[in-house]
Amino acid sequence: MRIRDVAERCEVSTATVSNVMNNKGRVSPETAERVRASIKEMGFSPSQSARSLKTDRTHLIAVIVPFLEKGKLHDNPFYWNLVSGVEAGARSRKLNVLLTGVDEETETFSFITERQLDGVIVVGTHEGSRTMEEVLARKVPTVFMDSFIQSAHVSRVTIDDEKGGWLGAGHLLDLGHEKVAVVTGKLEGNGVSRERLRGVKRAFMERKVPFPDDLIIERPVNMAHARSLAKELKESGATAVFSFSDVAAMGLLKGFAECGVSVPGEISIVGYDNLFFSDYTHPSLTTVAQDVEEKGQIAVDLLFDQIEGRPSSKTVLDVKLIERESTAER
Amino acid sequence: MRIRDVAERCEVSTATVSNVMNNKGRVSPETAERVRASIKEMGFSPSQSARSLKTDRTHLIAVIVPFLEKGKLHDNPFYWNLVSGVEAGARSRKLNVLLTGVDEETETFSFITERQLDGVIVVGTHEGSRTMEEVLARKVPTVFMDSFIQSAHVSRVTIDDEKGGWLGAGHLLDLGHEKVAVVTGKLEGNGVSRERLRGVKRAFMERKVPFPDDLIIERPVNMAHARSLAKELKESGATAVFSFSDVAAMGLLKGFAECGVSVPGEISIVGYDNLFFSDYTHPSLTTVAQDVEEKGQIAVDLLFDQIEGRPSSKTVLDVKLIERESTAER
DNA sequence: TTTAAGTGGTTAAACGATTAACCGATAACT
DNA sequence: AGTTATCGGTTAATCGTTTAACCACTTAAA
Repeated sequence: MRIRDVAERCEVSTATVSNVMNNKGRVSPETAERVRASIKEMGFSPSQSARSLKTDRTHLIAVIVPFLEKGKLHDNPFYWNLVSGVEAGARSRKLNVLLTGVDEETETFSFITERQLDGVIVVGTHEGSRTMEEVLARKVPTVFMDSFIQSAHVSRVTIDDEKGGWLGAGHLLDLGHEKVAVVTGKLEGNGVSRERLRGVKRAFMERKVPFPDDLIIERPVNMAHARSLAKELKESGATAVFSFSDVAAMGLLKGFAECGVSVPGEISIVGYDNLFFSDYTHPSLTTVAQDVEEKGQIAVDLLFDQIEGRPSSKTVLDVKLIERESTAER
Repeated sequence: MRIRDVAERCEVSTATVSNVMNNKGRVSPETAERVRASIKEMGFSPSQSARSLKTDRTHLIAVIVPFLEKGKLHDNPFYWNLVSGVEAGARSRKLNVLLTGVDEETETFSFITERQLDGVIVVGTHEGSRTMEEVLARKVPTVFMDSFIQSAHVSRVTIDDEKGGWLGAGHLLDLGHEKVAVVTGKLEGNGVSRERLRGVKRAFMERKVPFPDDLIIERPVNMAHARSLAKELKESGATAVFSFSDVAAMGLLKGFAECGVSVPGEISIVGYDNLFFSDYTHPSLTTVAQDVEEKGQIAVDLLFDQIEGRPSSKTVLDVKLIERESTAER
């Protein structure tokens, strides 16, 4: 069914029907009503393809999520929340969301230009990555989330990671822990972790406690890695662990339980993200919390500003510490 | 940049360029090569809008996920895995995925026709829901996942839920538990749970153990609900719980820990889904496992069959029981 | 020698919207 | 009376592809 069918039925021109649908041009209230009625009765809905072809707007944005392993979307629940927030933000702006996983190394990004996306939101990448270069090369409005970017002209939304690191470490220090192991994940190219670590060091500095550099665990850690890492940490002399993700923290919890280390009795743990399960682990996780859904919303706001040609600003969201059961005095 | 620009540069017609891109029609190897080279050099990529307009194919499918609460995608990690599987399947079929959350009651489904989607995958709904009616009314290829549908002509992919129920209950019965509470979630309209329950009852029947009807917990349960439910169950006389979702099971674990009930010492728990955290809870969860990602893949396969006009069949995937620490002999 | 088939293209008409430019009829000002 | 706005539309070009129909030329078959 085409706009012409509606036009014929109402005995007006297609232009008028178009004007009614878009509240543009001049059309008398009566005609408008007649047209609207017909549209409803006929169940007509205009072709977005034809529309986009003419207007150069698709009302389509993509959220690009890196793969964890071959062909599989990053299964950290953290990402799901992020995406959920983006979806909600997009919905309120009448945008649709294309969900695309990419393999950072091999993927093709042609869909951006082919689909003439109004914009893209990239999560979890970093300066110099192929993903970032390919996306920016397409010169389409872009917002980066949870990515480490230095370049000033790139728009992004981040949380105050330095503060997060400072809060977590400060909490442990205040409890009397000085030998704090920090599970950062891969640091190279990952500025998010780098920022957090900076905050951690500041907390140590402010309290004039020497920072135990040898206790930084820089390897990438998922749940399984963290589980086996626990055995290592047991021997390390650390009395507390600050894990830069709750997922890893949960793995640690399991690992410690398995080798008979009591948390928080012998070792305290602070996590990061406050995921949906963080209050349900045993013991529940003290963690640095961020509002992931809000983050997604804001990303869309920023993207929308760019799409509409408005100047957009970098947005930094606050974090807070949630104290639960996994930390205790030394 | 248009196809015409490429055509002019190569001194051929647009038709030829189009033919080269689609490997159609007759074009000499040399010309084809010349065209391909130009396309690459110029960085040309064809407009999907224009293409769709002419061909009536968008290579776009939607996965429709119900909202958990207002404006927020269902945050069960289960859904994320499902969607991840769909994304992977779509990728291998050169389809893009539109992610859309819907509020079962109020949402508009016009995007299906407006975007002329090639097909949609609906998760987590049931026969008679507004979502199902609205989607089917649009007469677009559709596959339902994790939805309870009786109608024969509707294509869907499910797991063998009856068997899952039978496996879980059988396991508990074999351990000597007879007073088994079953946390089903809302049963009304939810055939998935209904099927599982049927399996549970069969297990009891086969062993000639009377099924304790009064221990069915039919309320909808998320993690928080389950946590408080634990207190209730403590008083119920049940020696085991079969929870139809690992998320709820995790809540129960926390709840039991809080009111001093040892698992599996005093109460055994069997979950369902085998989510990414199920091996990391304390104790780890015995659970009925399904391959959620494979499920997503198969959904796309089924959808693709429909799109291409091939007959498609209902697919039922197998489940298996994974024994971990949360169950023990009575 | 005529006819048929194959080769490597080209031409031009769609697809279904949007929108600038135009148009006739009143109404309102000088 | 003559000019100018305003109102409520219409006409037709356009967006960037695909594709059926056509064409000129060569080769093969009858």
